[in-house]
Amino acid sequence: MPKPEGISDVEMADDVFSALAHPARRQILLSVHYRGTCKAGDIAHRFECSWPTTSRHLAKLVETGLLSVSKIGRERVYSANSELLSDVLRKWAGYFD
Amino acid sequence: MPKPEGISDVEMADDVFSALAHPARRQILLSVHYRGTCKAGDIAHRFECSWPTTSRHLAKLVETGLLSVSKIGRERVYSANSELLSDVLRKWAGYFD
DNA sequence: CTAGTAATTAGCGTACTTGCTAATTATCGA
DNA sequence: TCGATAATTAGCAAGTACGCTAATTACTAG
Repeated sequence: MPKPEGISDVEMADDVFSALAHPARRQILLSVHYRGTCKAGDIAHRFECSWPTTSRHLAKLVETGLLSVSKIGRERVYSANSELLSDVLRKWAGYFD
Repeated sequence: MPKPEGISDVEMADDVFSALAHPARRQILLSVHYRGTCKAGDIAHRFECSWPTTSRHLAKLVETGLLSVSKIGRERVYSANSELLSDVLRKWAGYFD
């Protein structure tokens, strides 16, 4: 269920566009979306930057609501809330029609 | 003519999403788009932050290609390249369908 | 030419972001 | 229980972003 309650559109835009501002986070989002779900390690190994750095990017994406995470054993499985993201992007695209 | 030659999609995304990351710049873009064109002074007076700060935001938006500017006398008239922006946003929205 | 207006550029301080390595937490397997 | 593995958190250094005021550029008008 994307779009948490009590978050205004303005705050949502701020969070989402801040999250998208970093190329690594855009790539992570694409990667998770296309793979369906993804373990933190899979993501970390696929990227050039260190695992802790990736971990922080993941945390930010979860905070923003663009990723969800569930803990399975000692692994964290991430999945993309793609609908939220595409809704926000299309809504903003619509402002400029 | 939005989308300058020789700029890859990746660079374009970087520029556009960086530009959109700041709330003042999103507001400026909306404001100019809805008004059609806008003088720098009109924009500066409408916002809370100082004119030089707004000026710097405008410069960044021009650099990114999201705004165009033409000099008329001592005034600068800005207009929005809205199609470029909505194209990029919709393209990215499409990646997450 | 001079005073005034439109706007940008210069320069500076603060705050945030992002990268790293080292340390820590939590879990699995033998 | 002990060692290895998955992942995050802590802490720090470097770079970038953004706000301001002061100075500068460029043009208009008298």
